[in-house]
Amino acid sequence: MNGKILQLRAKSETVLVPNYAKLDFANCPVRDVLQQIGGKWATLLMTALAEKPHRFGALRRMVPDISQRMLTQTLRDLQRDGYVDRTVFATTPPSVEYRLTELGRSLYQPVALLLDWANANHEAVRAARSRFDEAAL
Amino acid sequence: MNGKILQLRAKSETVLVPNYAKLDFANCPVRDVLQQIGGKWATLLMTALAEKPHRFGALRRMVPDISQRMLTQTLRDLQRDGYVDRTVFATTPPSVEYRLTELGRSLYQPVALLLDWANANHEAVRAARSRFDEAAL
DNA sequence: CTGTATCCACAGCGATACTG
DNA sequence: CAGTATCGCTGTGGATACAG
Repeated sequence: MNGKILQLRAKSETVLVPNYAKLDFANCPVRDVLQQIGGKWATLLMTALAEKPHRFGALRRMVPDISQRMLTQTLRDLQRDGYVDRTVFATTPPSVEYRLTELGRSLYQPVALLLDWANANHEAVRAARSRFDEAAL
Repeated sequence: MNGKILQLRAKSETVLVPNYAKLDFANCPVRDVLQQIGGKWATLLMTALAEKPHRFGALRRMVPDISQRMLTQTLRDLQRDGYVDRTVFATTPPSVEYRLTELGRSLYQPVALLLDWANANHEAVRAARSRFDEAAL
């Protein structure tokens, strides 16, 4: 149990060093994953791709409120981490298909559970917030 | 399947409105949860508290590289969302105990699965990144 | 159709100092 | 011991314009 904590937090040695934040991030692989999940679009795109592969434009239509910039960037990040495969078809006009890799599909399993939890319990969270904010008066 | 997507993304009506970002966040409960997970300290503190309740100072020692400010703030956020209970003991000096609520414990289940995944697969992610960055030359 | 490049606003987080 | 207040940096994400 303690081991899990140690893996999540920064290395203890670096605590002695001033301005250690940048160094630590490189040493915490768990954050690499959580960072994506916490990002605004990553889980959403993974959900879309979990259904079936999609093209750039299709994803754009499925998530109409994402900017082109963030769609490209998020897909790049997912590809970089090995969650998504990008295939270019040299047609005219060119088309690009994105699909979940094996790694991506395996990551999506626990992620989906989390999404289910969020959907099931957001009412409770809302209520807790209201109570807290009420009491803070 | 489509329903899940719709719940995750912002409401479609607001797409028509300029500068709709702020409005949407209030309408997307799933993000409320993911936001915390993606935060730098929330999952770490939940992991610590999943073991057993702890006092402020104990948490500070368990996570030596967290600032006082972020420890307080993260605990407040967790408390606000109903994941954590805060109990003040009117001793001298005063002590405060934090413990996971039922809701917090239920959230921690899927979160723990995600952490396990991250621990198990961060090597693969690292490798994928290296390959990607290599190819980008 | 599928991107890149640039600029900018805001929120998250850290450092530091102060308080009941 | 357990916070609060203030400041400043940095990273994330949005708007817009341009390109192969």
